[in-house]
Amino acid sequence: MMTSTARPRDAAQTRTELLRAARVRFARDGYRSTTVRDIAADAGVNVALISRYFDSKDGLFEACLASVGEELKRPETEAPTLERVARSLVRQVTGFSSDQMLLLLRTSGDERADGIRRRILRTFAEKTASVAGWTPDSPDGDRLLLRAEIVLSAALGMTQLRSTGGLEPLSSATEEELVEPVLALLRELLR
Amino acid sequence: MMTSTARPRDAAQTRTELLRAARVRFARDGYRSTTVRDIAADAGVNVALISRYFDSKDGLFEACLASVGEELKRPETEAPTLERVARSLVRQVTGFSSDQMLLLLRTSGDERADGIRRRILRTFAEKTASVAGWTPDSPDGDRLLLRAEIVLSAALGMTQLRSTGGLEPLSSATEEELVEPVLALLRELLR
DNA sequence: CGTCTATGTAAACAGTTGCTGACTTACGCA
DNA sequence: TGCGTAAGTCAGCAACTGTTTACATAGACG
Repeated sequence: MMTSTARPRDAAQTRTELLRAARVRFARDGYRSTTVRDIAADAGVNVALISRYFDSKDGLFEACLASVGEELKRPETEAPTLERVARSLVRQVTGFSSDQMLLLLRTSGDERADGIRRRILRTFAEKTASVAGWTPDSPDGDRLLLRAEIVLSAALGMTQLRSTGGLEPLSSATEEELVEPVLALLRELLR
Repeated sequence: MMTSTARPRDAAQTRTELLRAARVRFARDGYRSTTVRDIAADAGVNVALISRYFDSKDGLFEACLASVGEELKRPETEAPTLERVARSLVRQVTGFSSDQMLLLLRTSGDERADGIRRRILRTFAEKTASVAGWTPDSPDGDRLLLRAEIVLSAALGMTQLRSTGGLEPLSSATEEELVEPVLALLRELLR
């Protein structure tokens, strides 16, 4: 007997489904705790297809990071102000796309994947620093960049503390409740 | 042939050695990536002794968290000021005891261990909030506690970003270089 | 319709992991 | 000195994990 909703064979769709399931698992449970069988089951797909489409578990992880990199690379539609950056950061922390944040903290031990991760973090930090006037060769640029990286640290830390849950009031705080203190933090560090 | 430095049999010493090795490994590599054989080798001890002294890998992890809890519970010798808290936080982030910070972000999936971890985080947050006048039943206490948890998030995030390395200038920043921005952060959020 | 290939499946393999049970050995004590 | 027990060793089991290999089949195309 076939399942009533047997998907037609579609390599692209299968690949996408695997990527989606992997991002969730890797973000939530980390690289080591996630098994390829978990991912395949979530995607409703046979395990062997991971090797076929991504070479290896490491390759799949790398693809996850790359996809995060793409999404984060989208250019801004509006001029970034402190308020907008704060709002955007808080959305990353609280939104369903907090997967992206968590993935940036995960490591597989693979050198290539870790290189990608570092590059994304660097870009993220530079983008954040730029609202305070940072440019690739501004004098005293390291001071601003350091502060931007501290802001990033806070965002990543908040995301992780929220994800493991149970630390109130942070874990249940809404977007609205977080914007105010985060904005205060940005004002202090990036002005 | 015996090794030239055969330690005399000493259960307490062996237990301590295992705990020390486990804290380093769990903090640096996470729970899942660490094998009991790794820990035993680091401690220069037979694997089976982990089961004997800590019941299981989970038991050992739990003991690691508990030991962190003990160390963090030591009462202050001086009245906590913003400056002292900043200095203390930065030392936790940069010092060799950054193990403690990282462990608070690690999870084994075990319910008991996770309960311990949560309790430590909560105590840490309350201690931080108290320098801003927070008490268990102060009016508007949640607002202060939330801000303290954001500070904690920043410290934890910084520790983790530094540990995976490669995000400059944060990764190579000295204690001195970090105190200034962290103090600024505290002033804004906890005053 | 027949065939050929991309897509998907199932089973198994080799390595790893946490844990255990039977064994040996050092050390305190009578 | 001899002995009992705590401390430590050793080999192996059973389950799990990433990956591969051989096989099945849907669907496009002549």
